[in-house]
Amino acid sequence: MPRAATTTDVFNAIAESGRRDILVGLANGEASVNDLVMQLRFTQPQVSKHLSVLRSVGVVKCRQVGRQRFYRVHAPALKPVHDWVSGFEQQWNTRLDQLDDVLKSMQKKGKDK
Amino acid sequence: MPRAATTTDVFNAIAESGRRDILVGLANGEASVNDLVMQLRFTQPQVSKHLSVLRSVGVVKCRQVGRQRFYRVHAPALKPVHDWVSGFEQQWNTRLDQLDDVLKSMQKKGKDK
DNA sequence: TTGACATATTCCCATATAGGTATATATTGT
DNA sequence: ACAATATATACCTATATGGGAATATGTCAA
Repeated sequence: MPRAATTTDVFNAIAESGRRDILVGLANGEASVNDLVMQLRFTQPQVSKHLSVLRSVGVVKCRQVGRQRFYRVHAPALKPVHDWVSGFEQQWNTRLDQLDDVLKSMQKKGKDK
Repeated sequence: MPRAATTTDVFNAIAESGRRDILVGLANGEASVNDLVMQLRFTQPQVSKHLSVLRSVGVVKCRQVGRQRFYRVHAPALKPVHDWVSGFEQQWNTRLDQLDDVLKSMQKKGKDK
């Protein structure tokens, strides 16, 4: 079996760095396909195809004005990723806290030096 | 060009749902390969191969005891995902706030009914 | 209608899978 | 040394890519 389709879910959709670049490019608001082409130095078909994948998992929405289409991020579609990875957030915070404790104890011991 | 290797970065590594299942299986602490095999109903080579991918991007670490290897999550490796997706968190919170506003205004108008 | 522009789609190809099965490696106990 | 256990790896196959180029679709303007 090959890898799951990029359109399977948002995890697969954002696995490709180019698509993440596009989402970052849209982070500040709407942009047309050509805006992204010029900003990201991808070819136009590349951008269109990436946007198609992102659209199929609902992470971007599109508004048509004349011949242009303005894409924007639909952030709620990214929430599953945030929720999933947040389940592990406590663990790295814990580690940081532990590091913090270590640093504090080192500072205390520093006085003995 | 095919898709980027699953070992390219943590985004690609966690794109596969089976690997996310494994990480969840390790969320509560260490587990041996066989523990995961029994817990997740994957075959042993499947688990080993997934763990190999996860190990190559540093999201799991491994401790050997006799013939067993106990794997654990190394959460800091997931931080890039958390950081990246958190850049969009404000946007869905904003939307939720807007929804909140809408709901409040609806409640006010409800009194007119 | 015709042409120009913006975007989407199609076709081709090389490649990295993920699953299945079999086997290799490593470690322990006898 | 030998068997048993735990895990990793090798091999195979089908398939979903992502890039490039060409083309199709859709829209406006004259």
